[in-house]
Amino acid sequence: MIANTSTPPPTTRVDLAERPGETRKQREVRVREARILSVAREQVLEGGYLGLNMDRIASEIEYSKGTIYQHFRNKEEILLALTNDALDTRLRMFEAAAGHVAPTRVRLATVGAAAEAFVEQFPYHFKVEQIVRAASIWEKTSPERRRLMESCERRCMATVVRIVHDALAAGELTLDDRVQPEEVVFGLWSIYLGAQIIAHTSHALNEIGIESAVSSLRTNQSMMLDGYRWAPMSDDYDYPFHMDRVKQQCFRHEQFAPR
Amino acid sequence: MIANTSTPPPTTRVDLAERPGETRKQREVRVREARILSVAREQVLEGGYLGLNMDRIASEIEYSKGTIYQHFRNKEEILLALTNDALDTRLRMFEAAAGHVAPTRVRLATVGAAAEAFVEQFPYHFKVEQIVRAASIWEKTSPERRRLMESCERRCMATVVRIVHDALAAGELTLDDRVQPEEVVFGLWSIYLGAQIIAHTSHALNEIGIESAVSSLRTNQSMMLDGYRWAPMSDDYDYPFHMDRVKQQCFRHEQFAPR
DNA sequence: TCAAGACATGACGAATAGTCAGTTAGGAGC
DNA sequence: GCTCCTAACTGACTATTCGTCATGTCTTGA
Repeated sequence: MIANTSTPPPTTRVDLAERPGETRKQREVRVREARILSVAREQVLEGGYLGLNMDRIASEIEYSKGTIYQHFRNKEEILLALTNDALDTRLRMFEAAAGHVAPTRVRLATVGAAAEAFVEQFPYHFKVEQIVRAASIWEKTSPERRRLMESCERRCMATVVRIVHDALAAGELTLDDRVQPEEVVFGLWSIYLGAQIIAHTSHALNEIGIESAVSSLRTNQSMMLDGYRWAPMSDDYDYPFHMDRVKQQCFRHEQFAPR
Repeated sequence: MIANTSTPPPTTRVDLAERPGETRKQREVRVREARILSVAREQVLEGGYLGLNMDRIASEIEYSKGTIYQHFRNKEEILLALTNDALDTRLRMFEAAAGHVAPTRVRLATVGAAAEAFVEQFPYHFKVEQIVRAASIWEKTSPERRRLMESCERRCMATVVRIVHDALAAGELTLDDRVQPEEVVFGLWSIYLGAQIIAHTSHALNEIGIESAVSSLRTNQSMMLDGYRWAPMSDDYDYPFHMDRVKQQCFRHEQFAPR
């Protein structure tokens, strides 16, 4: 961030439209930051962490390297900014999904559809998130950005936890005393994350015997919720059909794209 | 690999014990390779991909850098060798687990215990695997090592697929026509991988509301298998107790350590 | 003992992250 | 329209580190 232009906290959601009461300078800064991230995202998508090259970013946005370092303290900050964009995008998709009026398990399936749509529409987001999780880049980044990321993660979790609570209240789900609502969400999170990572990183998935990772994921997730006896059970409701429809109707457009 | 000493294919399982019919030279090479990997593993554990430093490896094993490059074509090959060790270790643990004589779902729980023991005993293995999955290092590595890795993954999968087939044969599990045995394994793999990644990379897990990731993972995995109606159901068998016992009795010692 | 090949060495080239002294541009004051 | 001033921009430079290769050293067999 430029030090003396009193920018808002480092969210990287940058709106390119004019903003009232903003100097030309401030707008330039905002737009340039967006361009840096846009170029960076492409590079990461192509070549991962090593593909992200400060000199190349500089030449592509036609500013000098020093200018980039006025926006981001180092390479890792750029990665974390990209990750924050990703998490923010997903959070908005989840919140839109969770707001649908339907039985709790159907709402949950809608969130599942959002999760599917997220990786399909924004594969670079997913990839960046993986890189940040694996590489030891946390130490080099600013606490503000880290906190932003954690808060995003917590809110994402909370969105789903709320559905579990609603299900308990509605009597559509009953939990053993020893099992917390958060643990159910942990299970869903695990299975989605794991399946998507395998699908993206395991070479020759169909050699292993998996034709469609998405459909397998749906089956397994359904089996888990059936195990919890969350009504309506998968025999009584066509969740795959619902998910396909929701994905087409609500998550089709790029309305959730970060910029 | 040293080019002209006709070493076996590049498995990195190096046994330090004397081998019959081996020249002193060959043994030196073998031992040195093991030391390189051992030092490398520590560095990766400390600082991830960026923590792995060829010069530092050289100084620590007290050989020159050029010598390291006679063993491994580049940095990525070292990482992949470490990953192969990891996968190999896990495979041996899985095969030991799957061989136990018990009802199929209990055998599966034993494999689950092996998976838990693996990450607990060899956290560096797990970390290295994550790094290799996330970073784009595949292009730089030799096809032999990649094939070795894929074969390890396939055999790991096959070990569990076999249990599903046995369950079907024994009538302890019935699958819908549209669901393949491999898909069940994909579900288990997903949930374990996802949960372990979250547990290792999500800062402040208990802030999110998860006290014990292991116990939550067990619950969710059990719910999934209950959803499949794989007998004996979790109400009729104390799987957590079994897993704890197996972990203590069979996977306690470092008998599966790679070297 | 010596020749020849195998192996080890570390200085070097190349790539790239991050810095900073110097330059530029644009707004304020007159 | 001129001058001054400062924020912002620039790119040459340093530091780090991967990977190479010409050179040196050791081993082996005759």
